[in-house]
Amino acid sequence: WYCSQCEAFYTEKELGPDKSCPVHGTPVEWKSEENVFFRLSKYQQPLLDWYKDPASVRPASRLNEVRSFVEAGLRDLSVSRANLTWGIPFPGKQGQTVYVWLDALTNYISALGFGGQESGLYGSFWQQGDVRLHLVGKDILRFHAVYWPAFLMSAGLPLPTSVWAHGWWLRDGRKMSKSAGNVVRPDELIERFGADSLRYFMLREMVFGQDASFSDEAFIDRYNSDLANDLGNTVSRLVTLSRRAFDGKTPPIPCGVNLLADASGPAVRDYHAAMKDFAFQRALESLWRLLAETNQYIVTREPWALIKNEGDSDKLARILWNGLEATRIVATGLLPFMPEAATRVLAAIGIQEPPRSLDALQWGGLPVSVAIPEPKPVFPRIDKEAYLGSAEAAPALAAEPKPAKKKQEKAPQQKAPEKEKGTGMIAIDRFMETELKVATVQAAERVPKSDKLLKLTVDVGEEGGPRTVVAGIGLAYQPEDLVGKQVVVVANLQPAKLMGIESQGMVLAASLDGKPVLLHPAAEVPNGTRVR
RNA sequence: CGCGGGGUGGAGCAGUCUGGUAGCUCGUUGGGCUCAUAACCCAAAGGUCGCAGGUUCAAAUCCUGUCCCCGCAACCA
Repeated sequence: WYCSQCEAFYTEKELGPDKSCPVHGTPVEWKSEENVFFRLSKYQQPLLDWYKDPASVRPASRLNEVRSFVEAGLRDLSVSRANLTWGIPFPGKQGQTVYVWLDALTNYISALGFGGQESGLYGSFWQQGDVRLHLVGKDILRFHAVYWPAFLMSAGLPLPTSVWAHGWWLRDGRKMSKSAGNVVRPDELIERFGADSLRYFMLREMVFGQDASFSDEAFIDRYNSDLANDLGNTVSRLVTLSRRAFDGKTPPIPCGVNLLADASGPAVRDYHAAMKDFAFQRALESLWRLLAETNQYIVTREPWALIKNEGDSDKLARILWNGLEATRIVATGLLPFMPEAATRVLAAIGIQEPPRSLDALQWGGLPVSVAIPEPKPVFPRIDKEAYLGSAEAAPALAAEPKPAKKKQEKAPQQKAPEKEKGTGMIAIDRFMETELKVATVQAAERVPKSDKLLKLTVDVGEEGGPRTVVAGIGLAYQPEDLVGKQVVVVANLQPAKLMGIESQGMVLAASLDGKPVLLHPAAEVPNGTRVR
């Protein structure tokens, strides 16, 4: 069955009532067209064999999902459309156009020059590459973990070494959507706090592979405690001490054997292991452990007391060098996460050129007696109260109705409809465009398989007879309680299909935290009475 | 039987695949320090790991059942 508006085919099961399009509600037509099919069914077993490699699809929960999809049986896949005017013509098939996923996925290798002029890229990155990794959102996993490997098998080409599906960012625990008005605008956060701050938050807060939740409060807390307090402040105190004791330079004596050097070994090991496992959260944790040990080290050694008592002694030099060196290792490990901020940290401790390789995580890289600039906060603290308190100051954060910092009680997603610019007022004639009328409910029933939709038959006093109105009030009202009641309906609303039923109007109700409370006239009036 | 995610100290979350002293961040309380961005350090309080059975020497983890929450399908017209 084909809907010309969707330009898509549907199976019998997907159709709405009376053979209508599930999207548009319009009649569909039976159309048969010749398409090219990919014999996906043939690759069921080979795919299942591939999934025996735990690295094939990750994380494991996604592998299970994909496996059970394949085990349920694979149907051959239509990979062309007839009579499409745009797209890539199917080679050798007159009138057929390649359908999206086949050519889209193939981009992974055709972009490397596969099948074209020898550029060498395909050979080195795919054919002989050690790693052929796809990082994809969980919503397009099936295409990458089922269809794409099957295509490759069919072509006799190497499969991906791994397909990694990551999760979604939720907003305050809910899915972001424009209509709910809870979208986070990254550009404004970036402008205010820098891209690196946001990068850090996202990689630190999310368990890679699972969904995670963004909230303003969490972002600010992370920023202040991790970036400002731990990282920025540690750099700041060490640089100040070193400048004071050694004439504006890094300490003159390096040190190979000490507490911090011992601590850096395991931290770097954990870091590497976590990175290999795409556990970015844990990689950052291990760096922060080293940072915490650095602060402990500073406190126990009391370098500020040494400055007072002994001046620039060797002991002092080693202590400060160690602290700075540990910081250097942390900053180096941060380069993949926060390229810009990590570079600034390195510059602050006397390293102008950030290293190109993680070999620099080895203990001992800090140069001695090089000039270091006066410290400026790399991450200035955010005044949380002020930031959350003023909606103006927080344009990036689709603000809660109240500047409530506590538990935002789940405000229903009702946002004020478009206001006129400025005052938010509309002229009377604008209101009069809406035809509100009193009507009596003659019949009411639940819409099958729907939680909250009720199908109402209402008499609006019209000659054409009663209308059908679908209302989303099924959670608050029982159908039998509505029959005989008078309600207010919007009579000149464009009809719409809901669950396959045409709704010819809208019943007015107050919306209290998402719960509807119907409006009734205070006294019985004739059906069709205008409300104004 | 539509599909999926989740329920772990006050808050937010790891840990569950591969069973073995329940961990992290924030917050709270008390103390310390003064180099540093009201920061940093030490200590403490706080958990029957949703519930009920089962397997096991041993269960947050494995099995069975059950309750609750949240997305999507598929909907406030």
